[in-house]
Amino acid sequence: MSEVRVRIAPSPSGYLHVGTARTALFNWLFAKNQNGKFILRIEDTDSARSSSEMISAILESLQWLGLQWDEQPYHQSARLDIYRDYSQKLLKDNKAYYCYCSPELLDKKRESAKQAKKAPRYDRTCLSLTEEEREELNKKGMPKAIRFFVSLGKTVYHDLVHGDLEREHSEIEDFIILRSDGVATYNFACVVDDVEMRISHIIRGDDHISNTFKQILLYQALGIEPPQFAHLPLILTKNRAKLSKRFGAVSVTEYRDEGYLPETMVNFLALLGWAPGDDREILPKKELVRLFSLEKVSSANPVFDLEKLEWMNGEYIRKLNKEELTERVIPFLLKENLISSEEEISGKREWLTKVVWLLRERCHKLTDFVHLGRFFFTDNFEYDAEVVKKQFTIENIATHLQELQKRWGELKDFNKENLEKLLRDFAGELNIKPANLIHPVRVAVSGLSVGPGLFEMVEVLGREKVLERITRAIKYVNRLNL
RNA sequence: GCCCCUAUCGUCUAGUGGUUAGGACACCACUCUUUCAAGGUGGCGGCACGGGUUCAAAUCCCGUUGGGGGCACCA
Repeated sequence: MSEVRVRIAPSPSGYLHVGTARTALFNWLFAKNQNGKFILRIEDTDSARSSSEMISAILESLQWLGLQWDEQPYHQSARLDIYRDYSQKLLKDNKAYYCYCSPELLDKKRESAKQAKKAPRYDRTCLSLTEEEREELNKKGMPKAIRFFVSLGKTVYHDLVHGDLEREHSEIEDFIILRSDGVATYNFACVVDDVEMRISHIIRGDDHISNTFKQILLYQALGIEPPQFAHLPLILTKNRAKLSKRFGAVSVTEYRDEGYLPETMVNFLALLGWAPGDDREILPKKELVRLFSLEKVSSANPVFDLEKLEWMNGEYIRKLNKEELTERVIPFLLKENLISSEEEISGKREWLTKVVWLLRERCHKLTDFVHLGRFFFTDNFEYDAEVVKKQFTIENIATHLQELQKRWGELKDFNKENLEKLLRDFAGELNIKPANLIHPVRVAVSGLSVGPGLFEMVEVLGREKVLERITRAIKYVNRLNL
């Protein structure tokens, strides 16, 4: 059996879309599973809509996901001559012909066909041009495109996801393969490249099913056996609409910036339209590679479920060890200016690790560490209004805080065991529930009603900060009572 | 308008003629507990509809409906 070669062919008109990312992943998984090659091809023939910034952003996203491509990336913009050569061959073999119709005229015809509720197909005006007529038009310098001649018949192919698919050629118009500016159109460049790059399996979105028939006709016209095709159903939003900006994040970079881990994205995307067959869902990349097969790809459109993605990210966050997790949280703290520079971190590394570890069970995204853990890094936080109402209005709370502050201040070892024992003893003396001290102190030191266990939190925060913050809270309570 | 794809809990899915239709997310309850999480236990909830084929249909066939995609000198 010949070598498995697949490709991902993004067009650099935007960031890497999650849909494209999933297609890339399925290609990559298939390649790895089959011991094949994963090729990257940039489809930038539309120079107006392509940019080099987007190209590097896309490469970066693919690498972030760990979808490393084999061989050098190919750029279609550098291969325009190849497409022209191929188009000449089709012309010579009478499989294609020059078309002098202007885009404006074609638009008009399409429009009136639509009005007449008829299928908008090219009327083959230029197919019947005589040699002399063509000479005449050429002499006048009329721009000409090249159209592929679609013969009568029917094309059938076996899709690896959808099974046998067929299409009448009467449904396909003579499509343009080379624009009048000499640049190949998508369908043509795609086929030429897939031929040249010896692509064995084309795995792409469902939206290309109708292109597949055109492309198979091109393969046949070139006398080349077409590759295998597998079309993946498109990802939808929860309203079963196309994944668009309105839905929220659509590019991989946005998920990265929100604090999703690449391993989460890979696992989650893999499960969108594919399942291993058993009940496992948390699957490391290695397992995905081992288990992946196109036969198991579902043929119906999956919905992108953000809640499940969050859950899964939490699972992956909790899989990381102290050091790894801290490493990943640091960029987010830096971005929010909660820690200053790499140098300063290195001194605080041990403390930082403790903070991260305290928060980790409550975090689903790396950005959660910033929001839930803010008070560890700065005094600049407000008390949650609702909680103030409840906790700072407890009877004699200012007095209690004062006494607790005094006792905690005199503690020899400021550790969680001592802190807890002291607080509970004090509550006993006062004959109140420990919770009636614990919660107000929580608000005092963090401003929040939620968070890690109070005593470990206070220990990590340190004596100085804690006493300071209790003072601040007492003042606040006294002001409340005025 | 024409062509194509598609249909199991709200969502992701397992299931390939005979299952009490399984799992996960979400949701609810209970539990643990200083809060919130995390964890544990339990629960709610599904074969779109109508015809066939068959002893037997979620599973095969046809239609309807719903959803998605495509019909460019975009990719």
